[in-house]
Amino acid sequence: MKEKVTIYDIAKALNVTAATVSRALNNNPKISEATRTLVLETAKKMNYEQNKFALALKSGKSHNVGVVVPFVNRNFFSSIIRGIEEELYPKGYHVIICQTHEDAKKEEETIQNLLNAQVDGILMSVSKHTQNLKHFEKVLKKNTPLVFFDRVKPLKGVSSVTIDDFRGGYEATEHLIKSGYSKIAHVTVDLSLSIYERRFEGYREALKDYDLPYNENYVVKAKSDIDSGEEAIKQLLKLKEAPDAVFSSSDFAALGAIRQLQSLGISVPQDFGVVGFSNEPFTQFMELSMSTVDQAPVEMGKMSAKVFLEQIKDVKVKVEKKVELSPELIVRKSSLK
Amino acid sequence: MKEKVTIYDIAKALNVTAATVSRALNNNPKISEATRTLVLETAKKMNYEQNKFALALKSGKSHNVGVVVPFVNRNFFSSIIRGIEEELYPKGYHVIICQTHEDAKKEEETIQNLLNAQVDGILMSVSKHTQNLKHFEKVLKKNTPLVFFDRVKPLKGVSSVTIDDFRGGYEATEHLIKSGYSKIAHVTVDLSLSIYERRFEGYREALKDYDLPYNENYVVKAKSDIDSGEEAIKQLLKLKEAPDAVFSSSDFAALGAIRQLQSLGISVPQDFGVVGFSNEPFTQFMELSMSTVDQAPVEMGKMSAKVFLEQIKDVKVKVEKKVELSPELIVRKSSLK
DNA sequence: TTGATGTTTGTAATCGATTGCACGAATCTA
DNA sequence: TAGATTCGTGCAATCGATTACAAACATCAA
Repeated sequence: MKEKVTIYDIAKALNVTAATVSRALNNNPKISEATRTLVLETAKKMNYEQNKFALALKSGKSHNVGVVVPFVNRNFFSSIIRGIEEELYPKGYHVIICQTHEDAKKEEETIQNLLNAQVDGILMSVSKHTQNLKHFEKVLKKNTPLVFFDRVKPLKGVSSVTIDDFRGGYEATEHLIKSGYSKIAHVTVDLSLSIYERRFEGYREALKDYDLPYNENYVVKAKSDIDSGEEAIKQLLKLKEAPDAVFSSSDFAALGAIRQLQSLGISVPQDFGVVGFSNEPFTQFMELSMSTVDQAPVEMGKMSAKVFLEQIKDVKVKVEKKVELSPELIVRKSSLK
Repeated sequence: MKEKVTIYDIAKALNVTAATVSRALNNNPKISEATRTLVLETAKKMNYEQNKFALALKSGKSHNVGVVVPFVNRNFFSSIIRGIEEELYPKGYHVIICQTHEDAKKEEETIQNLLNAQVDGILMSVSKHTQNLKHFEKVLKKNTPLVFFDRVKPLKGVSSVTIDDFRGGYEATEHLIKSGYSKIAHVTVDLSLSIYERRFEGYREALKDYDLPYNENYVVKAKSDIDSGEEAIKQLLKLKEAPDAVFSSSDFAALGAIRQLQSLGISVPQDFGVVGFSNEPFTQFMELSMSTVDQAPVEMGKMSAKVFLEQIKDVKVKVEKKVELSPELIVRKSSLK
């Protein structure tokens, strides 16, 4: 029925040029008030809608940003996405979602794809297995703003938004100490990711500050899932001097730990304290609610978006901004003797 | 450093026309094999990348689809998004995410916005408060494929992907009956949304099929949260003849119910059976794991994407496809006497 | 040799919006 | 009143890729 209305149609209807219409629509100061209002009125009357493709072609800007995460249906990441969307939508940007499935190759491919789609920026959390950083350099070479959130890689010219994982690890451990536990173990995940390493460092620092010995055997590497947490606890309990508490860098592993402890008749938190990390929704829904560290993911998403918006402002000034948000220790039942 | 390479640059380098280059790149059959390979090689050598904006302007297709949900960080929706992304990404489509916050106005605005952005299709779940359907008609008038998932509105020309909520409600109730409960209540959410109404109908049908009386007082309206579930159970227990089981259309309300029951010393599942709906992740992580109905959200997302792809294929044939997936009853501890 | 057919490439318009430059008219200054 | 400014608008190029149509050339049959 209705064909698309262009500025040429409006121009024809008013006996002016498309240029005039364009200027009127863009509030160009060198247009008379009279024609401006006239154009605006007829534009409304004719149901004019700006063709974004033409604009994009001319300006080179798509008003889209790419967001790359391992999986979108992980609470942490979907909450970050929520924050990004809420911050960027009012500014006229759309958020394009991509998943890497923790696959380095897919990550490279995705980045290339987003560059092809000429997004105005890329916000992302790197995959676990990303080693090669060439694809990021492509992004920088194209002058496309790049912002890492949570999982970062050291790279000049890239801004990042993280939480203070060191402090998170420190506070979790400190809380266990103050709660009366003294032989505190640590379940870590993947030390090649800096977030887990920093949590580990926080753990060690807390031990040191409270004059507790650091015991290498108390540190177990696991995956971020329940089974792996169960295994980790089994291993820890086999030690001659078994620990009486654990700070886990993963909520899922912590859950596995709790389950295993309970099935062995060890009562949590009386005989064994547990603190997780991430504040996954399930941690508060358990009967024995789990203490954990909240990462403020929505806030992190919003902050990432803000950093992107700043970078977009002055393209010449390449600011490399490093924002570090504060984690929040959430004390629940699993660590309260 | 590197300016953008266009087909004109390639053309100049080879002393041919941009038209020839374009045809070669697009595998147009009316080009000689020799020049085709030549063009492809130099294109690679010069690092040519197609400008999607120009293509979009010419073709009117953006290769973007809009996905609109109430919130992205709700497991059900983020899993659907995951499915959509996984299905569409290999086909060269990008997924644009928008949230409505369950706000009808924001939904209208968002739809308009996506149309402006000239997405090739819109996949969505309507907000709770959507009554007016005008904005959807705009979409149809523009011939943009529209696919509803889960929460649908009756609208000619719109495809939909849902699960068989009736069957879900039926099976949940039937399971409670077969487990030995006989006075089964129902906590519903918002009967203006068809999904909840159908679950309610399934509940009634199961009662009828098993010759159990339908008691109006056994049906309580709640919101989809814990507090509301607690309230609902309190109300039910006040009845002269209190129920001994409940099928809740919401996992969250079911959790509230369980908590309230336990705090009153009523043991689940011995004295009271509970079945939820949605298979939220936390339901399996509780010590007293919750029986629930799985909605296969990732599958739903993939199916929605497939329906969209079919619609895109022949634009002339306006197929209105209604796909109904099967829910899966998941029996856990909360309903096993 | 002629004309028909087929293959390959070029020409130029098109998709809409933006913008530097130029031109005419109106206003101001001296 | 002549000349300088200012203001509003039009002209035309531009952003890259696609494609209908035309043109050039080669090939083949009669």
